[in-house]
Amino acid sequence: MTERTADGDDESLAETFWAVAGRLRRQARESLAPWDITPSQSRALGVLARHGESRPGTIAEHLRIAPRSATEVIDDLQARGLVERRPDPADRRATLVALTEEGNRVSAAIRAARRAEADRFFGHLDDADRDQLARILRTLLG
Amino acid sequence: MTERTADGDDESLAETFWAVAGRLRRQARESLAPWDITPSQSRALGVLARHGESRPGTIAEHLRIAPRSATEVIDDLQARGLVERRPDPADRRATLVALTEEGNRVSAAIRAARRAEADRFFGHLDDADRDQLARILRTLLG
DNA sequence: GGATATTGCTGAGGTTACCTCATCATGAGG
DNA sequence: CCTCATGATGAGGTAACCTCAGCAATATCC
Repeated sequence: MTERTADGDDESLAETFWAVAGRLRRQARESLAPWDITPSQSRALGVLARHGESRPGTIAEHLRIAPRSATEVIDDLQARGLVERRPDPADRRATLVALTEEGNRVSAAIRAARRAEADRFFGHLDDADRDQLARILRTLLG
Repeated sequence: MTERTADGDDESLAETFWAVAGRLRRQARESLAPWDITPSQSRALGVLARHGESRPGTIAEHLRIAPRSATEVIDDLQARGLVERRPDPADRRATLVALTEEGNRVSAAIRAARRAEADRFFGHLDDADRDQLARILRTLLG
């Protein structure tokens, strides 16, 4: 970078990365609009769909956010009737969060929409590039 | 569960992408801490360093954000004495934003820090992967 | 030479998605 | 029990966006 980046605008890999992130964010928000669900809420739904009922702290770990932030997302999902909280029988400090009937339905619908969205977004890439990208991103996550 | 997403957590390319974005954001914020500058402010400084004095609207375009949002970033930079606004002699509606002396210095220092940050972050990749990533991301931007 | 539309910026106010810190209950270990 | 760690949450904050409305200046059209 800095070098001879003659290309108009995006000087570094990081810049380019952020430009892509912005696009993805916009598109994700748009594709979730029908359910009035934000991207982060849908990510939490995904965690629940994949791992079954979980404690807020665990969900936070999966989402790589602070526990307090998970509480917030769960609040929102609960307000929309998509998840419910119940006491953890194994530990009375803890709470278990589970998808409701409706949560399951919406979660499935969203999964389909997200796949469509991803196809639309990453669909400009051929299979090889898509694989490369996935591999490289995973490398970055260490 | 639900499917056969055997890979611990990140089910889709998009998920992986966001996980990486989160890391990058954290690291960027951290590496800019010495100057008390936020990532978006530093991006704006970068635009000014690269393109010279510009109107807010132009800066917004470069940053791919709404004009109103650029105003805000510029306000912050001005409050820190890194840029100054002056009337555009060519159009009395418009304003020109330019780096101050201090802005130039800080901008240069930050450029170095960002390079270090990017090296640290993307340094886990070999050259080939870095090129691949850059190319693929640019493809996504269309 | 107006009347009208357009453009450039910014005030007001909102949202998302995070964060930290303090608090409170519970659980675990000496 | 007494202390310390842990799980969740209230309170309050931040960055980085957004839209909408308004004002001034320019451009356009008759």
